[in-house]
Amino acid sequence: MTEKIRVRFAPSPTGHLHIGGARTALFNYLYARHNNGTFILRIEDTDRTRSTDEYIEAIIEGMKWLGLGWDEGPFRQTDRFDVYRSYVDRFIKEGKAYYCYCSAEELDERRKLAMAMGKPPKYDGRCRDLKGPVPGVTPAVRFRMPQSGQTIVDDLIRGPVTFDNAQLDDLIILRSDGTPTYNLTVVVDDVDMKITHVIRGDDHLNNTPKQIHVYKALGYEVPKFAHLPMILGSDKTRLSKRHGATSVMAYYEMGYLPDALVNYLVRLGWSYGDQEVFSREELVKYFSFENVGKAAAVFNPEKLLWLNGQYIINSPSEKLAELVMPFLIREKTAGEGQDIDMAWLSKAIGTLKERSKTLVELANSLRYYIAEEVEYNEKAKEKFLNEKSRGLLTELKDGLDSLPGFSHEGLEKAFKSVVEKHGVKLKDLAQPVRVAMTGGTESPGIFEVLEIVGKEKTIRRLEKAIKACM
RNA sequence: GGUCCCAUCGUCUAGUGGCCUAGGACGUGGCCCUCUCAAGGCUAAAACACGGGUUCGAGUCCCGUUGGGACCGCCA
Repeated sequence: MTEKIRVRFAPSPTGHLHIGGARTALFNYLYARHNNGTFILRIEDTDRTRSTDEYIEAIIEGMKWLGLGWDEGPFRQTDRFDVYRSYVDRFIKEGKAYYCYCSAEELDERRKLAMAMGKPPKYDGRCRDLKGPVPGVTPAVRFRMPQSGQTIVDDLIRGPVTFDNAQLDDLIILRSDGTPTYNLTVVVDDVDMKITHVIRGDDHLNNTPKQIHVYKALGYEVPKFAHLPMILGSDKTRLSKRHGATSVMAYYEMGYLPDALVNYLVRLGWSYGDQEVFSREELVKYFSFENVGKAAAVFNPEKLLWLNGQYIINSPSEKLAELVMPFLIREKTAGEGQDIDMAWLSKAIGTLKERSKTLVELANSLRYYIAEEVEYNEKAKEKFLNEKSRGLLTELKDGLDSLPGFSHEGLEKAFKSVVEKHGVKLKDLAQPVRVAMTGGTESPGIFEVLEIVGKEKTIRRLEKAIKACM
């Protein structure tokens, strides 16, 4: 047996868990589960000016909602500053790092100048071989990169990628304020946490050769790397707010099911033949980097919406009844403390499942089942509640009134008798009734609607509709 | 600008040298089903970026061009 696989998701808490981060987390999760490995959550909060506890909570909330459970952590890098400091001291002693007295402003200026002159904006290494300290300046610490030779990143998705060491920049590993930077902490932590596979976004590929040298300086074996292709917006630029919702929890708010989002996200870059819909078990079973593509993918909200509809259709109505409750209240379909019979609600949802792409839609459609009265859509009212339908509705109402029960069968008979007597088609009666019952022209089968609304409310709504006929 | 990555329908993708007359899915159009709307079924339009090689044979391998993206921070 080879060593146990250990992977990590390492977000920085400078924002909510977004679509791209969630996909990275998902691939880490799937890889760990597939291999019976360990999935670690690590918060990279070394940038103290931008990291907040609120965002840490938000990221955790998003992970939990998506059902991406981790095995160790969450660890916070701010809890480990002394560890990083000791490695910096060691590097300096060993000559692997040095103090840099250049100010951020100077560096910035030189970088801009180099860019303007069409030169690579690389640190010029002027503090590399400084003999003594510069008085009155608190230095940062830079890591000494090799100046010649090549570094090969052997990527699980892209294969070997070669970089010339000559273009590697001496990284700052300790800021002048004494805090460590990402390029140091990420390596130290991956070593300390015995990470075997670093699975992250494509945007980190160019940093990888530099990090490899830090691993080597530490005297550790470098982990395996897998750089995932980016997720793009519709205009093929990096996904951002401009393209619509990017925060994972925004999809909760919009009534998406976590499993649908996960299913959508996994298919951005990964495939398994022609299969589109996967259970969590299938995902874990089938996941492999062999089937991960190299090209960036455009986020397509329409397909996500379709998938969500599929997940709603295939969810048990009882489960949907639980899930829809907060939306019922938010959409004011039901009152805060309103007592709703869950068995009845499940039955109602059963008729609406295949017509709802989100829980928000479902909650809104439920309105005509739950509310006391319905409001008519003006156009629908004009078209179907008229002189002609008044007679039909009146007759139907009488027929239903005298019905012993209110079963689907009885209802169908009552409708049939009216329809036959007047020599009209079922739709000539069904549509006016539909408007009377729901206020609009679209709904589940009319017999189902009546059955769920119940006799008493049905009669009342018919009476109101008859009065509205003109 | 430098470095690195990428390139099949509008979008997500199958394709690992002959099974490709390039398949599936979303979306779009049509038809069927039908009390409306959906769901479902059938169906249509829709792609190998371009140019060179290699090979008996190239979407698949190589090179170049073009196009897109990422990185080049005392951010991560």
